[in-house]
Amino acid sequence: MPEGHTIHRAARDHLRDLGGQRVVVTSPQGRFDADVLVDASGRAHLQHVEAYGKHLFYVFESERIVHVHLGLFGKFYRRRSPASPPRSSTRMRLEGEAMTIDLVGPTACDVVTPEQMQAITARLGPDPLRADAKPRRFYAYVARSKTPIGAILMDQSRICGVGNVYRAEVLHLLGIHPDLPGSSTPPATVRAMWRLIVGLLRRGVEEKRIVTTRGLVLAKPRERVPRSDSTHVYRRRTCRTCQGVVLTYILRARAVHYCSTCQPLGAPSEDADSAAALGP
DNA sequence: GCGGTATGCCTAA
DNA sequence: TAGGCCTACCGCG
Repeated sequence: MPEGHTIHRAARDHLRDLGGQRVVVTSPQGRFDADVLVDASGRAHLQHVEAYGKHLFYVFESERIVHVHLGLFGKFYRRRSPASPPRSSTRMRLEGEAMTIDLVGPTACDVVTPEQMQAITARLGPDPLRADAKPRRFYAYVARSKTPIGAILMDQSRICGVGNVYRAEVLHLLGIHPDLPGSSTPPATVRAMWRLIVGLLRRGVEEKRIVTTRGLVLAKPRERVPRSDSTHVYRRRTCRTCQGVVLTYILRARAVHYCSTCQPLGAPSEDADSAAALGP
């Protein structure tokens, strides 16, 4: 489920698994040129792994960086080393001492320079999962934009890491219609929205999946929230909150799901206390 | 085996 | 705005 939480979790896991090691880098599928990276033994020294929104960066020595974007279909598979042979669609395999990471189906998997990495992150809005995020950039844009808030949340240059599932769920939890213009969204609500996104994404990182229900209390270890119960409106026929009909329409080429009862069109009240209370 | 579908995003018009 | 691209899975015949 590649929204921002997936990428940050991968960064954490892969750094732990492979950081500081001389990793064997290959492309079983052949569509990634690992030769640029590795020495004569087929290895490269992995120094750091960093996530920024939905982008992942593997920083190797000599300033060589592998940039990965999962797109819609990309997936990581984590296995103990020595791992069984990779499936033929494996774009990149990173083989460490104890763990092996396989990457399948990404939109992007390329070697970039530090300058190119900088150019990629410069295009992105603040990332709610990063300590260095500056939400004021997001607040300021929303306040002056007539763009529907439902479209702003999907615009990676305004806030990065939020995808279609979190978009639908965040708007639902705040009782906001996706078509509400940014500038009509009360500033206190926008700040509550940021806090809510931070909480939901962090929870997603911990649970390795998107769960926006159960009062946002972290599920106990091994406790699985059933898939049908993990969201309020996203890809549901009825609203989990009020049992009303969930409506779907296409906004900027992506399907939005919302509850017409819980999320009426019109600015919510200035009082953001109720919204803020939703924050974890 | 085929078609539809999905958590994304880029490009051409 | 439409189309293309990346892959796995599921339901259907």
